[in-house]
Formats: sequence, structure tokens, C-alpha cells
Amino acid sequence: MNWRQCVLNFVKRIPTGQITTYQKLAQASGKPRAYRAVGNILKHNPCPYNQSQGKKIPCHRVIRSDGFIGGYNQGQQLKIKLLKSEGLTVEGRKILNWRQQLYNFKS
DNA sequence: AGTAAGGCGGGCA
DNA sequence: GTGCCCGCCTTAC
Repeated sequence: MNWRQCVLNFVKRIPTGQITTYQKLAQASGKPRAYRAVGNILKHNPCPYNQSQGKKIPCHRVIRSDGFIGGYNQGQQLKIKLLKSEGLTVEGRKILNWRQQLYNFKS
């Protein structure tokens, strides 16, 4: 499996209402230093989150390691909207209590 | 404390 | 096959 597919696969596993960071994704995929590439992949995201079962990639649940939401290929506002609709509290461009919502891989 | 710049890995033109 | 771009992170001033 390509590393790209591997990363996307990890993103798929994020449950609703939880989030992860680009760095954690990079670590989980076995390339801790490739966090930039993770962003690059999600930017050229094949499926934005609305598509059929199995292919949905909730890329809006991936944020920066400092709690800011980072960017989004469909606009930051939409990303915030999606996060709020999943029960997260977003203030401006930052998620409040984001550390408590972090999803740990390896499980 | 906040801000600036450098570095790094992979996808895409 | 090269070069450039990036939804970033870390270190240094």
C-alpha cells in the first residue's frame, strides 16, 4: 500500500467528534518527519467527506499540533462548521480543549 | 512572552 | 527526471 493510502486510511479511522494532528498522522504512518507531506496529501484529497461508505475521509478532523484548525481545501469556514457540528468547540480558528479530543492511533 | 526563518518529506505539473 | 508547492513543525532571535 502506498504511504498516501496509508495516511488516508488512518484519517478514515478517526471517530466522529474526535480529532488528530498532522504530526500524529505522520507518526502513525511510520514517517514522523513527513507531516508536511500529510498536509499536501489531504490538500489533494480524493474524497472530501461526503462520498460513499468506506471512502469518506474526514479531513476536517485533522488539525495542527498547536490547536489551530489549519487549512482546508474547501475553506476554513466549512471546516469549522463541520467541527462544530460534531460537537467540538471552536473559537476563531482554534479549537478549545482540543487536547482532550485527540484521537490516539495504534489502538 | 511573540515573531521570523529554516527545514523537511512526498505529491503533482 | 526536476522543480515547486504545501492544510506544517521546530528552533532561534
